[in-house]
Amino acid sequence: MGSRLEKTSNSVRKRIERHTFDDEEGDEYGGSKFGGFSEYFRRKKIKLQNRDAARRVVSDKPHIFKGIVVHVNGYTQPSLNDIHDMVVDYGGGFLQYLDGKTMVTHIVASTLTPKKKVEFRKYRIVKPAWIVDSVEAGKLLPWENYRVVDEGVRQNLLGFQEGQMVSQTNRTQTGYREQTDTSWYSKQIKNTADVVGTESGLTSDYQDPASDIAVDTMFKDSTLDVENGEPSHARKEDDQNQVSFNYGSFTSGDLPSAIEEEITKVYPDPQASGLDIEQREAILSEPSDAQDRDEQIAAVLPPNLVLKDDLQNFTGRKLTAEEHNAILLSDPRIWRSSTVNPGFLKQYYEESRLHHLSAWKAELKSKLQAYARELSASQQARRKRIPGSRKYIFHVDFDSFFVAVSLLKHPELADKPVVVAHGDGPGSEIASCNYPARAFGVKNGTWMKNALELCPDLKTLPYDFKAYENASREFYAAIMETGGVVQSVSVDEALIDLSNVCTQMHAEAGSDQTEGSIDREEAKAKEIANDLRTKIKLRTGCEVSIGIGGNILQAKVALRKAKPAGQYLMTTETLLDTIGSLDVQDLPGVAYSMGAKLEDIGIKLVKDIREVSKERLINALGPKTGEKLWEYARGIDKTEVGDQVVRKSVSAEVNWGVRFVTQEQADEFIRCLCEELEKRLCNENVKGRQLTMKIMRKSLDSPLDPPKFLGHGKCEVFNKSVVLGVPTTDGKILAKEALSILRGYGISPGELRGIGLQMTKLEPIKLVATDMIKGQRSLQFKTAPKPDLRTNEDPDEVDTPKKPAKFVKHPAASLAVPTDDDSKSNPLLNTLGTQFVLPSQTDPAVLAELPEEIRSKFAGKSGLSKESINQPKLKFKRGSESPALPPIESLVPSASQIDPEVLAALPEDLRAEVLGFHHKSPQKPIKQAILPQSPHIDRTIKLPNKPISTKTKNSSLARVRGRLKDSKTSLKQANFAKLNDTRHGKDSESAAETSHDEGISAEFLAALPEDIRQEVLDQQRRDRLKRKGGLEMGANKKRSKAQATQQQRVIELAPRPPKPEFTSMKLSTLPQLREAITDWYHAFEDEEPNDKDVETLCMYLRRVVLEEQDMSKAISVVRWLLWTVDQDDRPFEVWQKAVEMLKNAVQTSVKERGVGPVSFD
DNA sequence: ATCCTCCCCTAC
DNA sequence: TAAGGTAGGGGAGGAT
Ligand SMILES: Nc1ccn([C@H]2C[C@H](O)[C@@H](COP(=O)(O)OP(=O)(O)OP(=O)(O)O)O2)c(=O)n1
Ligand SMILES: [Mg+2]
Repeated sequence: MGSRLEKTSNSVRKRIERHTFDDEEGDEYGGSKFGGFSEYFRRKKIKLQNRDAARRVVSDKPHIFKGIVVHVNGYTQPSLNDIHDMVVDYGGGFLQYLDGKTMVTHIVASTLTPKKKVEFRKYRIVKPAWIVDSVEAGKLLPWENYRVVDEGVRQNLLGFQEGQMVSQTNRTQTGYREQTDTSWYSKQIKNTADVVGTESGLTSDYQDPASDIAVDTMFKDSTLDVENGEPSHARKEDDQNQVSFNYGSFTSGDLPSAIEEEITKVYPDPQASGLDIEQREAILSEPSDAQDRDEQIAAVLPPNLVLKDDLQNFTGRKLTAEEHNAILLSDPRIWRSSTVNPGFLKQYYEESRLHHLSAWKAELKSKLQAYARELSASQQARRKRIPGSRKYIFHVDFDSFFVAVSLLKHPELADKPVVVAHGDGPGSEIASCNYPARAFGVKNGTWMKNALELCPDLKTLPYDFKAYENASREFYAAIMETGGVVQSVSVDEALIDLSNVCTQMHAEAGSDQTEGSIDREEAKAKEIANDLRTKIKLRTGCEVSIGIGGNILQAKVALRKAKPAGQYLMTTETLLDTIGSLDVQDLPGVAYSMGAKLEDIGIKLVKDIREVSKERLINALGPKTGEKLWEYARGIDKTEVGDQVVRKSVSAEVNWGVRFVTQEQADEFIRCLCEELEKRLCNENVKGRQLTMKIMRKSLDSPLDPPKFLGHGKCEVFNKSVVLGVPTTDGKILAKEALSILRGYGISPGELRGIGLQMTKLEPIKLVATDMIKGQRSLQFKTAPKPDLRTNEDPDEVDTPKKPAKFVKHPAASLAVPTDDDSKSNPLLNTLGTQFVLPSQTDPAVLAELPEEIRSKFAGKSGLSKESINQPKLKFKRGSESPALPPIESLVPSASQIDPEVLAALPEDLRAEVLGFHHKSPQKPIKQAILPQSPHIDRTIKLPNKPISTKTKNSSLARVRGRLKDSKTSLKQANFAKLNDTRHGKDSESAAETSHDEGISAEFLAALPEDIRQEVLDQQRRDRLKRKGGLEMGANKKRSKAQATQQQRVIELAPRPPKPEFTSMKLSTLPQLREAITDWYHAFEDEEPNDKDVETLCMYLRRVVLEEQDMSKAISVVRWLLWTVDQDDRPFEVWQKAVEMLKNAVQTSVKERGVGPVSFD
């Protein structure tokens, strides 16, 4: 460290941090929720610092970074781009994403957060100054001097993180999920409680958990202990949390079995831990009967153990997530609000504003599109515009919609700061705030706590969804009456293309397109707008504003100026100035993340975009985005109002109120969600062929009670998709798949925080002829029949698959758990119980023999010779066979050692392939294509649904290599087409003809200032050339020199020698297995196996356990692994930990089958 | 090149 | 207390 630059950056960073927490980053919406806290950081830093310091050297540099591959994490002092340039210029490699495979030699990060610590623990994490200083020194400086140690979050971690394994957290660059709560809500905490904030980096002098625990404490205080009148409980628990943090998610796995047994006593039977449906309903229907209810609820908790500390004292440890939830849910009000309530979904969706918004939007879209379709069917081609004529697009939008409507019933508050929210509690989200409230800085989406700080006098009104619907109905009715082409944007917002109406009067007036005609058109437009506003105001009592422009973008920008309660017509004269002085984030599609990227390249205002070449934009943002922004900056937007689009997905998700005690509760909830999804599919008249499940699991370092009441808090998100053999709507089938997926992750039910299900690859359902009615002129909030049913002949019998057979055919079936109740196991053991997802019926006698058997086997070949250690690494052939890939979420030290995201990404096909199933025929009856699945077993025996390509089994290495090769995908300069091309060779008039429906109109071009116009024309010419040239020249030739160099370098970068792939090993016998692992393991030489490697091993082990059902082999492997740890003098911490976890997992799995604990000693 | 999958991001 | 949903655009990387 110590470079000037770095010092600067430090101080800058600190300033930023201080700044951050003191004031801005005002609301959840922009600041954390969607943008992500790190984005915020990044842009702040970048702003203040000089890219200049990291000025890029262009000429031929020494390859000082040869062999180095860096990944930049979070927002860094020299920006990501600059670091990238430097590294690449000086011969290093750059990896855009970290995917758990180790290609990266170093991670560059300025700031660290707790979260990713685990994830990056085995990387070398260095400060950006390492790069900068090395470049300045002209040689590679020792990275050790640049460890991210003295700043950022956890120094003390380094104490036990020696060698090359520096374990830290960085800010990830993306994803609100991670950042949302961490960043965001620690800030909240700091403000409300006398607790030190987390992310400021100031944090605890201890380690991550400490600060999180502080957070935990606070919320416990508010949600539990305060109510209990036992504030001390939380403290105790927190302390314990702190102590035990490092064991993260393996909790019970780490427990001595004695304790586990104790726990088992506490929860003798998971069934007993939850109320059955009837009980719940009883509670629901008779909330007043406290006596009954309490009795029933008592069933949730062990007798005499109602308080948290009781349970803690009893068990002598911190509570599990399940226990925590059990206590939480023992409050009937909370129980009712959470997902364990059978009536949850209905209630939730009734109250969720975001759900309403989405539902309304979909409905409106559907109706309007149906209407448009009908219209164009009857009177064809009426939408043709006169070539070269001006366009008039209206963007109409209610002012503070929810508040405005809700205020109708509280007119006395109209000029006070008012918001609409569910309540006044700190975590209540403000759906809408009126303009007086905005004056205080309140925004839509702000949490109440923050809003109240900004404006203590804030008045809160309740939602009135029905009224919003009615207002919207009137709104759209009025809009339809304008006679324009209408496109719904949302319930309170629509686009109208009134070009025809506005220009039509030319004919009548008998004039052509002269100066005067423009005035008349604009006058007409203003008049229409005025009428429309008046009409809507009359009909709804609420104000709308209208922006008018020559395209959608302009209309939107105009709308900004129009608000509130006004209208604004954007003229070509004012356009560029107006739009140019906007912040980039005011452009549609640009929010926090894009804004940060733009700031990276020095762009803050829209006009700044004009200073940057399109190539640079495309380079930084991607082809589409780059081009779009380039155009936006010049007022160009080719999108047309009223384009027809086909729905591509149907989904349902819930990320609030998700709290489970038992697996069965979670399963039941998922079944409900599947039912809901089925309804939605049917409403849309579609079937889906692919199901994607989204699972949010509490982050390991996040408190059991997040800041928001029943919110999801900071989470890990897993997505997994399954392609079904046959499209379906059947909720039962979906449930089966979903449960299967969930089970595969082995997530402890108490840690679930969100569940989502999405169907894609939609196909229309054959419609009965009578269903094809539509086209009411007035838009009712009532579902319209489905659009196009383009064929789908089909034997429809596959449609609704019969109930699955009760039996399973796969060999493994005999091992399956007989019932469909997979909550038989103790909930507290669930984490582990699902790890290996073993049938519980395995012959105990056999298992009992295991230890000995192992011993003998193991004894036979015990140990490794040094020779074998030094053996040349095996090259495992890729593509021969893939291992089973059951998610091993809980098997592994979870996030701490294995990147769950990677797991989530593993295609299920692989698993099937390994099992030896090969896809037969996709059109197989579903009964065969999708086996009935009992919760525990079926997952591993499911038939593949589609052909499995060998490509799928790409190895981690292949992926990394491919990525390097591919990186910088070229400027696939646009397929946008002919319009620009054609236009140019011709005179503007004919050009306009060809471009009337998509391109930049000649009229518009002509109106641009000369310099801008020239620029547009030049760019079009360049695009054209590029496209043409692309066919003849290599892609590189089209690139700027710097870019070409970059790419070249990246391509040239030689990846480290490949590691053998454990995944492709065949190991039917124990010696083979051991040997394979040996080779694999020792291929690492001085480098510790990384998460991915360990994961691979875990998967293999799982396979042994799950599929081969060979516990003895598994145990043997574990014993051997332990031995390697013992023998190996290399300080492989990750490895050690992983082995430890594996041991626990195997142990649990064995025990789960009724066999006593296994000794590995 | 072009496709597909798996995300992230954005909007309301 | 509180109701943090949902669809589509598009980028990165890999397969074809
Ligand atoms: N984070 C958000 C954003 C919006 N909405 C809802 C409430 C808003 O009233 C409605 C319309 O959103 P707008 O973006 O149009 O915001 P408003 O209409 O409230 O204000 P304005 O349009 O005047 O900016 O959508 C919400 O629930 N949550
Ligand atoms: Mg509005």
